Amino acid sequence: MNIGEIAKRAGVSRSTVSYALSGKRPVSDETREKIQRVIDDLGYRPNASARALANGRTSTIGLVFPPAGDHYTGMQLDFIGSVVEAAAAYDYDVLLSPSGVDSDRSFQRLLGERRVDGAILMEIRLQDDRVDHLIAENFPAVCIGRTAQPEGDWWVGLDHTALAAACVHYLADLGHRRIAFVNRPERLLRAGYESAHRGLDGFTKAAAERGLTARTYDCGDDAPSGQACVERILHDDPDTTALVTLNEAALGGLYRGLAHAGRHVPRDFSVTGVVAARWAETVTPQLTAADVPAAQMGRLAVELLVERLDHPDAPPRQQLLAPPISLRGSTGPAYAVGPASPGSA
Amino acid sequence: MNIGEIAKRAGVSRSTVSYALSGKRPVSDETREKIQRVIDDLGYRPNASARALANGRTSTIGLVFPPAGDHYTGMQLDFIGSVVEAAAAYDYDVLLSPSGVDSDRSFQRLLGERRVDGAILMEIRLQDDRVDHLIAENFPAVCIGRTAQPEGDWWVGLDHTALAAACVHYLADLGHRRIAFVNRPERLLRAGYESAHRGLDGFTKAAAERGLTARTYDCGDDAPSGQACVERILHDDPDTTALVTLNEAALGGLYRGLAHAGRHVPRDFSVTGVVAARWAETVTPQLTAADVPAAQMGRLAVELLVERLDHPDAPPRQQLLAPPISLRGSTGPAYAVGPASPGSA
DNA sequence: CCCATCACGCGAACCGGTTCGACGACCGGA
DNA sequence: TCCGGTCGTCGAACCGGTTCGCGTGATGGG
Repeated sequence: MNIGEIAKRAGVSRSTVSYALSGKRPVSDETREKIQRVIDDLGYRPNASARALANGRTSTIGLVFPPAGDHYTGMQLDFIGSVVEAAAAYDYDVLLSPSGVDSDRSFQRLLGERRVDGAILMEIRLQDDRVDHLIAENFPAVCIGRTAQPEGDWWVGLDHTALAAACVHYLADLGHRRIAFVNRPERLLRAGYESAHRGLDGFTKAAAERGLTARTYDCGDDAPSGQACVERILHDDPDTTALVTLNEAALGGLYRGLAHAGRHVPRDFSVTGVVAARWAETVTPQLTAADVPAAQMGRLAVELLVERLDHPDAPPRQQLLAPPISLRGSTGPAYAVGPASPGSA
Repeated sequence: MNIGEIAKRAGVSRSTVSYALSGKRPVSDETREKIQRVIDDLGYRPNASARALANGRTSTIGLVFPPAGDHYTGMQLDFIGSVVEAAAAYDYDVLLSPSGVDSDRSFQRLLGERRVDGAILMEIRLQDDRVDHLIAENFPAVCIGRTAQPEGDWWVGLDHTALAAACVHYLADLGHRRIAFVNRPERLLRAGYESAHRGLDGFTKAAAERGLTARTYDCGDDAPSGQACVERILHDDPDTTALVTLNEAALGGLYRGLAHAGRHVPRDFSVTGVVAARWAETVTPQLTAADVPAAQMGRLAVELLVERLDHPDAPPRQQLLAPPISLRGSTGPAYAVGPASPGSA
């Protein structure tokens, strides 16, 4: 069922069939209809590999996701879903590539073997050899997140620094003086994950600026780790009255840890952070948080990539998002707790 | 940077390079090393489209996911992740296809245009035209889930009937007499989703068998819907003492609804169901549930598909899983509550 | 009436691999 | 010395599209 077969049955040449389909050259109404009838009869569809070979475009974009491998967070699901849908709207397929265990290998598959026209990278690190590599090759790619030197690159990112700082200021305004930061796992921090680093920076600086007592913690991407993390926090400083987190997978565990410690949210303890709305709403009380607009970011990334593919020489474009904090029920004014606090301020 | 270039620089013919790479015909050590050196120098990788065109295999499998479009649940993420990783182990890439808005179109893209060698389907319906279509075409596919007549097909599935029944029996053994079932959204039920239907069946039959008073509810795939659903349940029958759910996205909302109604889990009210462990652990108290082994199912689906691809005439294989109920903290013995109960039994 | 123009369609080359048949060199045995 | 068989390599055809240059018949203006 190839184009030659169609041509034969329609009594025309292969090239005429091709032109009738692509419209790149005029074809008389009569022949076009004749061809179309044959195509409809046989249910013909042009072979994607042959087309890709001939015109050098695969109509596929690669989605390179976490070197994390073991654990996926809900945010990533939203990214994937929105990227796939946005890509479909532009007639692109999405090829998933785990840069997991053997990141080079799958990278070579995507780029070296020309399986994709362009790529979207998730889970960016401040120093990211994947990004360096792509820039060096001038390969059309868009990052979800940005490296330490993001100037000349294409990306859509979240201003984690500002968002974490906003959370701190919000808590400080409520009167909290002793707060904690619950970050992603140490492994990711060591690897240089940008959200973990920029969030930590924003938190630390804002806390210093407001003269708060602040501690920072790493926490595994799961509920039990979150619970354990709260135990550490309250052990290290029982007077802590609030926490900020980027770790949505640990959120349920954080709440459980607080409940077990007898801290009522938000009466005794406030929780906030940077989390996708869907997940902020699963906990009780619902989390006051800067909502990660994951779906929007995925869509934007595709739009940028399509622009880059259509205009290979276009100047780099970026989108830095900083969603506002959505007020829900997990934060409240700080009250003096325990014997140590009255003396402060 | 194509095979001809390599051949020229190594001073051999294109076919010799091809054989040196594939090993399908003997090549002298000397020539092979010479070729390999050139390849390493230039960083050559064979073009995937050309190769696919020539040998008819794309080394790509399609992952067809939900017509749900708007909402993704955590389970799906686990499926996707495990499928991608398992596929990578067999040297397959994964092409994501949203059978969302326009299921036919993307289906045609995958199969008609020969973008993939085989496919894995998620979110199966009891009557599923996608599956019928694939079977009719004898296209190599494996379903995660099964249709109403699954005999001759390839699939890995979860025994939702048995699992939902096991939850009912477990609750009945604890003394619960009035229970509710929280299903997926009505839209999915109407569409014929197998998990929703088989789960509902198992629940209903087991409840009848045990002589329980049982009500069933549809519930949106999000926390607010879960909360509203609990309100409906307690409004319809305030003496309800337990619920069974398949709806992991609503889980957090179910807990919130119970908390707002003043029901303490598990003292006043037991909750159980069929939910992936990761999500069962995010709520407090952690959910006693049959853990959906999503990662295992994804892996199995890939293994079955690879077998089917390697042996086109192999007889269909299936895997029906029925994980045991993991005891956590969300269930307990039933006590007489409210004025209406004492008369029962 | 003749030639320039145009619309339409054809054939061939090409994209970059794989694979098959053939061929020359070299070997050992008769 | 000649012959048969292996081993290693080559050239050509093929996979199924796209695209370029050209030919042809119809059309119309001078």
